[in-house]
Amino acid sequence: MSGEIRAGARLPTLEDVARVAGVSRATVSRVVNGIRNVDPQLHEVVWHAVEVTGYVPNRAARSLVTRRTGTIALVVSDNEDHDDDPFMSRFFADPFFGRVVGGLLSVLRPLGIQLALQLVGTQQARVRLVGDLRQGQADGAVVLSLHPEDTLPALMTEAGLAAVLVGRPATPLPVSYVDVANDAGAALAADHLVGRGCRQVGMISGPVDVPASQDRIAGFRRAMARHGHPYVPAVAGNFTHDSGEQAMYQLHREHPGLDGVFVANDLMAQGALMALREAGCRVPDDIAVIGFDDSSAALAARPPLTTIRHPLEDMAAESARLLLARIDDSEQRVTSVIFDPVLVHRQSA
Amino acid sequence: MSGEIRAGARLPTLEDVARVAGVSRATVSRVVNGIRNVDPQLHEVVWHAVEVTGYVPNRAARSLVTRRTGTIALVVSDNEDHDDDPFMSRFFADPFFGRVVGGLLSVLRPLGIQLALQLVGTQQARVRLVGDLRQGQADGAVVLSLHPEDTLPALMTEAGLAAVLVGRPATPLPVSYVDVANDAGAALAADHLVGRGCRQVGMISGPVDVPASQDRIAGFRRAMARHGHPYVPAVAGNFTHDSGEQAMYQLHREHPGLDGVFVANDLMAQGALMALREAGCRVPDDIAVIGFDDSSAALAARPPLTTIRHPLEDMAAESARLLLARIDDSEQRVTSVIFDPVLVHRQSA
DNA sequence: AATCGATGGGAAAGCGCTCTCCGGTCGCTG
DNA sequence: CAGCGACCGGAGAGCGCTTTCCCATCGATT
Repeated sequence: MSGEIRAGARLPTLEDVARVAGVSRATVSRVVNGIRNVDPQLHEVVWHAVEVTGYVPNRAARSLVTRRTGTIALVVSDNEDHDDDPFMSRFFADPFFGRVVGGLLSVLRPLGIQLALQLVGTQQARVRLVGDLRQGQADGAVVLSLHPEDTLPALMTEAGLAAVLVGRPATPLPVSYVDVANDAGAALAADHLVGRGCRQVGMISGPVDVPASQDRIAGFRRAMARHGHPYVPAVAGNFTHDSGEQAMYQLHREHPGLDGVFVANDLMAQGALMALREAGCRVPDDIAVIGFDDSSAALAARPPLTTIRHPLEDMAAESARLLLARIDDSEQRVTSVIFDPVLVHRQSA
Repeated sequence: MSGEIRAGARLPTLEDVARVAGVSRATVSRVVNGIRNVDPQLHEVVWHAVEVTGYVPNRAARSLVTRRTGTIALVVSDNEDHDDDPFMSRFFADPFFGRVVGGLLSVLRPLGIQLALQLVGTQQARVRLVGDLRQGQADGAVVLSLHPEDTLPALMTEAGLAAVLVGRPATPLPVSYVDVANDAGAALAADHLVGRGCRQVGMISGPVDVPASQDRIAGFRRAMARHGHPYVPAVAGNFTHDSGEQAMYQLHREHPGLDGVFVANDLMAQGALMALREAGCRVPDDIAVIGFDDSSAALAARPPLTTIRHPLEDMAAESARLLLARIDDSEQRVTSVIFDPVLVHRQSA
């Protein structure tokens, strides 16, 4: 760590290291990249020269020749609406985003791989992104598609880009993705509710056009039917706190006898809890509530939410691994990894 | 948009465009970069050739010669603890992170500037980061320092790197930063509480070693003193929901007569609200509660929190602008932009 | 002892781009 | 009409790195 250089001075290059070590650029390059058999003694001399000079490889020069950037992109593909005003997108204020970043970084950082953030809203931006990516802006992309009709995943596969989606695409596509078994998770919730003796169970679902939401609905219905409850009253929300509150009011009004409800995410469940308290219902005594995600909202809720854990960090980490494998070997076949959800028992159900 | 190229084919370079347009590389480069006066007619021919070939500039090659990457780094400097396990850092699950990203992107994206994420935990990682940055991994960095004794800001200024901090550094440093006027915000809270008639006011503060927290404490105390309340009972939390709940229990136990409380962030305030409900206190009738941040927690709370709005997105956007200015002109003098907080009146106070 | 194979390391050719230099054309002035 | 300057566009030199190609060296084999 003796490589202290004055700010502003020209930075050391391979050439400089080579001169100090008394070898050629090629040799230094080999040593730095740990390639081939280099005489152990030279090896040491070179490393020493690297330290003395404070050499750090120039990424641009390297990627110019290797055609690799050592960067992967995290692409958030949102709707056009907020295109000029990304932070209007509530998405960034949602812990979801940070959890994905954290999971990705846990794999990427130890490997020295950069994570570059991309946000696309318009079709034009999507096309441009694909161009940039093809030109080597990044070696691959992890895509967070927030909209069921998003064209980005298709664009990317057509362009032959290395990509992995977080969350199953709305339309089948030859692309790897990671997801949680939403249906199985919902079934877990159904089993639990029935298991604790609920006789009249309702559901607050997410938007009916997003795949994850559809799976939760289907999974829950199927499981309830299996338990002898072919009919499950349901109201759809949009995954926000408020929509959960409203949906609960409606559900309670229309079905006052409900003694159990499955809410498709924790945020809505938290809202539902508030509606229930307002309505004078005790949770879980009068009505049991079960959420989905095991987000921080689950802990903040009163009573703390029994919920289905969504292993987002693990999923993101796995998506990074899949992507890396695909980048290393473009023949890598399309694979999807589906994570098992588990029920986290707290006090609301 | 006629530039459809088969995946896998060699990508078009300046050379290709030049050939198609019948000009030299240099001219194409000028046109693409919008430099100098190029004959308008040629200009058009070149652009046409660009479209025909589907040319996209190669970032690596460009930055190799310009010594600019068109990337800025968002560095999250956390404590050593979670170094191998970034997502253990609760930070990513906090909307704070996403809000900063959103604000940054609102400035960077229209300019076509990349945002690269960096997370450093150990001293070693910090030193390496500085090396990478000097070597041109990014043109500058926006630094989120999560720990009061963080050495990163100092390391960066010593290395002469372009950096802007989000949040005032714990020790004075010749570096630009953006922040919110924490003391003024706390004073706003004090004024409001006193204004609505509270006679006995307490405070739940953040950790006493972080600057933002200190400012809120000092600002609140000063304002209360001005209003004739030299003594303000206080309990410190750590900005989490739970710590707010615990602190409220303690405060209420030790000072049952309290009719107003300022809580240093919304998350803790939400916790405090729950403690209060548990204790049978009505908010705001028995005791008024005011938070800080105006985060989503403020809206999710019941009653909705009166709080001090922390313009995080605007601050992040400004930090990007400051950084960009500094990158364009390294003589740019150190400037700090302090944002005025405003009180958002809801129902808790 | 001569030949062969293996192996380590140097020379040099680019990767795709920018930008300085310089030559060639104009239009304009005296 | 000669001469000067302004301006446009081409040639080409790198930016710092990897990697192929090749030569030299050395130990082993016949």
